[in-house]
Amino acid sequence: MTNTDQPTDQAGLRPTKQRLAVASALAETEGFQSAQEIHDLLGRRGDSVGLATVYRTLQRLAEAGDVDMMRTEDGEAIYRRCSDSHHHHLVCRTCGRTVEVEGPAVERWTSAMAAEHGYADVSHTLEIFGTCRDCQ
Amino acid sequence: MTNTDQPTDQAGLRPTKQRLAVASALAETEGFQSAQEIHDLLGRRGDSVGLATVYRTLQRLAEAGDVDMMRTEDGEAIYRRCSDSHHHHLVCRTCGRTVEVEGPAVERWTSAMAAEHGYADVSHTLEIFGTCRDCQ
DNA sequence: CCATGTTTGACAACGATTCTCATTGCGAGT
DNA sequence: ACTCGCAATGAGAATCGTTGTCAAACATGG
Repeated sequence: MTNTDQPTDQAGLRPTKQRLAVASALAETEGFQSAQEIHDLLGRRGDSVGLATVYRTLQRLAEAGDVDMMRTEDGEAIYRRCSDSHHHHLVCRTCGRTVEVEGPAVERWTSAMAAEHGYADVSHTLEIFGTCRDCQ
Repeated sequence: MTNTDQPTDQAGLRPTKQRLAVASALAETEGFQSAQEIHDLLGRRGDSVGLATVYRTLQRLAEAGDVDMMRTEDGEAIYRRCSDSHHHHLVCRTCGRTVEVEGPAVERWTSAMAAEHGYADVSHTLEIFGTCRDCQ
């Protein structure tokens, strides 16, 4: 348990060909992609990487905070390169339209609440559901 | 579209024994439960209902807006009856210990945020994860 | 160049959810 | 009350994303 020396890109992992391939797939895409999509993309491109390896790598990167992971409506995990600020989703119950919102107040409140009860290493999820203008 | 005769509980569906059982399981529980938990609960209680039926019923209720559905961190779908009391959960990642917390500030913030984007009929879910004092 | 602990990949195992389809039962019409 | 049609059910198979297994391929420090 000696590390946290390797800072950015490769959360202290060996820079293997496969990991670099996954990283580059993430780097060259804007939005969220599923593990399988990344696996397919790499295969198509020639840098074939085992599916299990893609999953493992994405997990590591997510743990290390190098990528954001969220879930589609049907439970599939999707990833995108991080660095983006933490935000929440405002989702329309009817058409699914989503707006990303941020709120320092909420971040502060959750931390305070956790601290008050002695919880450390806090994270949270917040989803807001409503009916958007067009669906009312 | 003639209805609202069958008011609340049963979104216009036939009030079968099974659907009533699922509805009651939701009614008597505060928080979120997975389909399987509901299935188990009903089984234990004697009102055995097929697992597929539990899934189907929950889907219908969710579509009808009678229950809220969200996803756990590992992608499992969990449900709770709609318009639940306004409290949130502070969950220990390690031992699972849960504290219920309330926050008018958050309620206000989510409403404001929704209003700002033109969303009506707002609800939200907030879960805080951390490591509790005993598990640190 | 060698030893050693990592990482990989093919495939099996898993768990949640959905599908299939024969059977059941609600409820409208007579 | 009796019957008929169609929605609803349940048991198990089928899907699908994801994780586990384990021997073989590797990277890195000595």
